[in-house]
Amino acid sequence: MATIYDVAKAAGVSAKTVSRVLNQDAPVGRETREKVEQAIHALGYVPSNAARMMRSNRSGIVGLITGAISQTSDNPELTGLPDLFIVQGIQQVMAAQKKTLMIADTAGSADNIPHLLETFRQHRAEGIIYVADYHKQIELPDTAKSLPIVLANCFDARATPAVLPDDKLGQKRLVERLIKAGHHRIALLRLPETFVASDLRFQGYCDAMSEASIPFDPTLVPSTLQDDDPRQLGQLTEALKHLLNLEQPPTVICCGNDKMALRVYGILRSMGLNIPEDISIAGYDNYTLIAETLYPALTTVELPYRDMGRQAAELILDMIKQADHPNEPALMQGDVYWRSSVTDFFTTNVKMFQQ
Amino acid sequence: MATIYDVAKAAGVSAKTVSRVLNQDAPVGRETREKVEQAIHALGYVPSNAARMMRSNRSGIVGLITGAISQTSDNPELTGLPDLFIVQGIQQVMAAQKKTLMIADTAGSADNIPHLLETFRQHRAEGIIYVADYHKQIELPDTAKSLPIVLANCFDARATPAVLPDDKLGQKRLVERLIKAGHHRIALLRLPETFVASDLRFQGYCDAMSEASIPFDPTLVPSTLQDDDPRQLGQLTEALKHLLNLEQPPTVICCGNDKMALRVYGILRSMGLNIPEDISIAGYDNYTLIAETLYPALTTVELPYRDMGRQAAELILDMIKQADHPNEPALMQGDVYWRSSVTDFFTTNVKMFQQ
DNA sequence: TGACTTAATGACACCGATGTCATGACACCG
DNA sequence: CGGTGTCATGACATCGGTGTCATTAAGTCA
Repeated sequence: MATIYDVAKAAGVSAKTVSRVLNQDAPVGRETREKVEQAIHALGYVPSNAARMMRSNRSGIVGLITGAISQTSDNPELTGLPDLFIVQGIQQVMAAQKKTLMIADTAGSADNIPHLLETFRQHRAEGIIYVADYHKQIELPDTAKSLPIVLANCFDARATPAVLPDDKLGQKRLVERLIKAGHHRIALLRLPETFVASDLRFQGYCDAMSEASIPFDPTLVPSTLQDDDPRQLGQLTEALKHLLNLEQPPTVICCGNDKMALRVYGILRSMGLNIPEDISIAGYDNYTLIAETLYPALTTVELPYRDMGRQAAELILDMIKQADHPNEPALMQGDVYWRSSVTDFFTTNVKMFQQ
Repeated sequence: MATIYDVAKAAGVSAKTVSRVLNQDAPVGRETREKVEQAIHALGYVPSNAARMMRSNRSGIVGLITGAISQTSDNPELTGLPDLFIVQGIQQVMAAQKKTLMIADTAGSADNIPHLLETFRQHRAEGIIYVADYHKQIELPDTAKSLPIVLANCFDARATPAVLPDDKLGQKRLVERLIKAGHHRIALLRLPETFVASDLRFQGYCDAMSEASIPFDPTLVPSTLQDDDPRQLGQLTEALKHLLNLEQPPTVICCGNDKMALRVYGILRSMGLNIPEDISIAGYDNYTLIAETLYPALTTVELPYRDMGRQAAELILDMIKQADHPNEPALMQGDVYWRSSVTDFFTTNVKMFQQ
């Protein structure tokens, strides 16, 4: 590999002059510049990041810890990898800022984190972003405190700067939209209680209902499911039967996430029910592979992963520049995606007149 | 940040001795070693990778180029991100070999690749793996030739070492298994012809049929679909109607991938058909989020992404060690996952007797 | 017991960039 | 015409490790 000295010799100038051409930090004569540029091109010279870094003590590297890549069967409930959109958002910002992103993976075990942090320190990473696979509380090892760090899709007890999805607001907006479409009997199939999002979304549901002056009916919110996969199909079937047999059954069922909605589609159809003619279904996550491919397409709420990634990236860059950091987690809003799995009574009526 | 000299001073030894303790490349007295280790711990010293790399000229970095992270709507047909499992496989091998993986993303545009290569060169990456989002032919810029490079899930015209899924064998095995389960009228809904896998799988289908002495019936393989999303639903419906209205309709339909199978579930059910009682469905990819969540669960063929990643990683490490490289792409086999979306006539009969 | 190996350690140069400072050639200004 | 400022360039030290070589003390063998 050619060095700056090789280039200097080939161009008949000093190394420092080559450096100046590369960094454009001091005037260089036109003729000289051209000679140097030719030599660089001829030798295929690329400056060594290592040598640069040594001198400047600035690595331009931001570390990213994730379980996303290796997340497999850790929690079968949510194995969808959509959280990689967070990484995408981060990547976008980093590329724009000419930072290098070094991605390390926990390989499914949090025990690896100290080792990953060690590697980042060796590379003199300037900051670290930790990305969780779903909204949860975590606890980082003490070793993590020496570097600026931002949590994405998770939070800890020490108020480490974090970027989170606004699950409460998202569910609230969805329910508001459902109400606006003429629904009053709105069921909610909650995620298992072990998920932080479960309670937040329940609160959002309650808020929307109470603001619309619809009294809370606990029979519309069956007890939460276990996160045990094989049993859940049976539990789901039970819960659905319960809802359908109510004296006033719901006109729409909000599912804990899109995957659950996919299951619900299957079960309801095996019962001979049509969606949305017999009952409407809504999901959560806007996991497009499911939501857009399902037939009919699924109304759902977006988890604003890309925005969260961008926000986390900007946050860590700020923290690197100035040791300043916010105390409150940033809550990111997701839009409601209205698709054909939910009947809009008003629109439907209009159509009836038209036909 | 503490340096090796700080540690040396604190321990009252020379820097070189500290280096020896770190690398264990020469004997160090027990007492001295302990002093040094204490000093390292007390100062929180972490050696600088940059300085190390400079001296040794070996970065330990392997570059990974992917569109996986930012792959969004480039090709809506296949937006599933499951190719990230390839990255996972690579990561596993690299972590075991203490190599650092530097992931860069094309952000959806191949134009960025030269720039990414430049960055890798700056970091003195020892080799590069290019991961494609689905089995396809690509063409790398000439700049790429100076470094060992391995293609995963793609190939080029220059016989660059590559690791590919064995689509032909996979489809063949699936069809063989279907035949073994008593199916003779086997339909195939091909992927759009623009996909390499479309033709390979068709060949696998033909091979299995001919080896079982079942004559090829072109009416069972409707013309391939366009990859234009909105129209496809209509095309799929057409194709399905065509198949169902045949004099001898198929007993099972092989879909181009699991996503197509998900669509087919929806369409067939809206026609009032039950799976698998009225007709069996098989997919391809073993995209578990769909295959295992669908009701009934989907019989499909695995795309051996993790294995491909591991293979690609081992290949690049070999190439880094010795400039040796294979000429033929490595074809990775995927297993058939037999689930309840396909009737096994023999098993079913047994059950009938049992009941 | 002298020659020779091995353990344990340090001094010093070097990897490849860049910051600092010095130098020479002009141009401009009063 | 001498002083001052800008342009263009190079010499040299430096960042933080490690390879090479030298040195001393202790142990081994013939």
